Amino acid sequence: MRMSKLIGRKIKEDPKDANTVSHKFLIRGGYVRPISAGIYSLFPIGKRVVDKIENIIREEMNAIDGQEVLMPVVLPAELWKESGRYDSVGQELLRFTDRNDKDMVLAMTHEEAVVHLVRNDINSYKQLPAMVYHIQTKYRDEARPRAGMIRVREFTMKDAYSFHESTESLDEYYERVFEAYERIFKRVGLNDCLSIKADPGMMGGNTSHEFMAIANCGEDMIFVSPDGRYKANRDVATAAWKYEKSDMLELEKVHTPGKESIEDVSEFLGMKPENTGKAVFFRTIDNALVFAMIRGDFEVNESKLKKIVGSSELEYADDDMIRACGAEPGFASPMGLDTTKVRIIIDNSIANSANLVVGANESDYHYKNFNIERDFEGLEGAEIADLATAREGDPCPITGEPLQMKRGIEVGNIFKLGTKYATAMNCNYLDRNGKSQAMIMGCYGIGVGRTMASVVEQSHDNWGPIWPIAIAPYHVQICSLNPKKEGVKEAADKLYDALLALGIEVLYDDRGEKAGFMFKDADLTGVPYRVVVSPKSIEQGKVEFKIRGERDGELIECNSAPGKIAEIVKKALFNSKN
RNA sequence: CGGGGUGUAGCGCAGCCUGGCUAGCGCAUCUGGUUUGGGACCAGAGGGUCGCAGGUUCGAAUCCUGCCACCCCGACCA
Repeated sequence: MRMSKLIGRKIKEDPKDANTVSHKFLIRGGYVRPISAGIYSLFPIGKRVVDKIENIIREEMNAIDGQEVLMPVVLPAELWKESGRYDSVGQELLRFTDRNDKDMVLAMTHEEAVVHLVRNDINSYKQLPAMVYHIQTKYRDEARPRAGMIRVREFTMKDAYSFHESTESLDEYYERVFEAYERIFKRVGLNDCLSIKADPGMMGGNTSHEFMAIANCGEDMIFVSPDGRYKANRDVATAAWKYEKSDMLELEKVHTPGKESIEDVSEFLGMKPENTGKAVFFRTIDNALVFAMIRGDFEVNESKLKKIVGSSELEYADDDMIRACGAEPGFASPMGLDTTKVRIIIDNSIANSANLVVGANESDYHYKNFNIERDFEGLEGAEIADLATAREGDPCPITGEPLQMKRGIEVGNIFKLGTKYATAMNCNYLDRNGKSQAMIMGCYGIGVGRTMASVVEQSHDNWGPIWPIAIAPYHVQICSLNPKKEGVKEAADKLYDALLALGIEVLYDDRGEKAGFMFKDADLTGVPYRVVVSPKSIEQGKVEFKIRGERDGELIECNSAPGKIAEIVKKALFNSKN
């Protein structure tokens, strides 16, 4: 490609609203162009990067017996009503009507569509297991798109769906996908990518893993043990917290006027927050009241609690609701509550601690020396669970070493769905005994644009992206300095043609700009190898070869340059696959 | 959805407080010339519903009201 004709202008200044490296470089380098909040067009070099990522994904999906299909973006609402998600999913699902007033949706994911595709096509156990995938646009009406290509409304996603007779078959296949994902992210050049246990959330199912590209701009928080043996999303992360039981002291009511918060109470009584019990009241989606009790120094992990109470949403309960069960806001404890009006869930930290300060369910009073097994009569009816949010430095559940917190961009996730969709949507097959059975499903996604942005986050310098060869928009960039001087243009043209003939992808800067100008643009384009053709080197019958990100280049004879460079490129490409 | 901020040429911004003639600057673009190893220089040119609508006024980019869009923090995020 001749740069004089390339569409996608480079911009010298950072866009004012870009805060992340990938956002700045992808816009400045002429890879993408925003068209509305969270909606982007791709310029030619951005499109080339995306195509390469997609092709790597294709190769790896095909290698685990995936069959590529293509499902539509616009779907009839009736399909989503069948699965129940038309009503259960919030405003991220863009709903609209067509000219006949028929309800439609823009697909934000394709479980419904794939079930529709498969349920009439697979009807025998002989056809299982099977996996189909596609690479398609998704639309999610995000409340707040941000960070350039990291959180957008419209995006390209590879999603794959597998169908099985048995959970064993799903487990086995899930493992293969897991390994394929590790290969994909390695091949695209994400060198710091963690696969971690995650919360399946509203997707349903019981097992899921996320693939996290580690980057400071990531939205997810991940806890990792120093040796890497434990890694988990904050939503599910736990720790080997140690608690101490000591001799029970006598329960004592104390006057604590106006001391409602843990800080106030512990300071007022000269205690540490870990010697207190915190009461947090939530309202579920069904308007039920939940009382979570946890030690004062912990925070309730709402993801964990949601799972326990089976509610997709939790809100803080209002004071009237809290009082209705007999508790006093700011001074609450589980003692004496009306358990028909509130579901009580006790964190391990409370169950295993002694002599805590808790509320007295009476304004301006607390109890000292609360011991749950002695002082809470409803203990048998209550649930004890892990509700705590992990914190940096907490002991790793495997090794006991302090956990580290990292930020990650979720570039992929995989779920064991089970029969949630198959049952709801009659996706059945006949087993060996001629009996109809619901198919067991897995689903597996990768965000393509996010992957591109994540690579930039992990591989760049001050001047632009440093693309791994596997997804670089071009393999080689030729900069022709002073093309009007004798022999320069001719040599550059010749090199360009020769490299193309050898199957190398070449971006040829034939604009005749000043050297610095072209070098800056080349850095922004991030092509891994650069060849400078200039009067200086041509005099000696040589060109200069340089690796992006390295300081010095080497001089190569003009005649041998195409062959030598092609060899280097092909070797690098080969290595990137293995 | 709550809080904050910003909308002026393709990009980045000034002007607004204290209303006034033809709305400026840098980059980018076009023409001509001189340049050419890390974002050159000279001369000239084109490019604007000042986010939208209404209001106040002799007169509005500027003041007032409403709306919209975008960005940031939070909530949410299959």
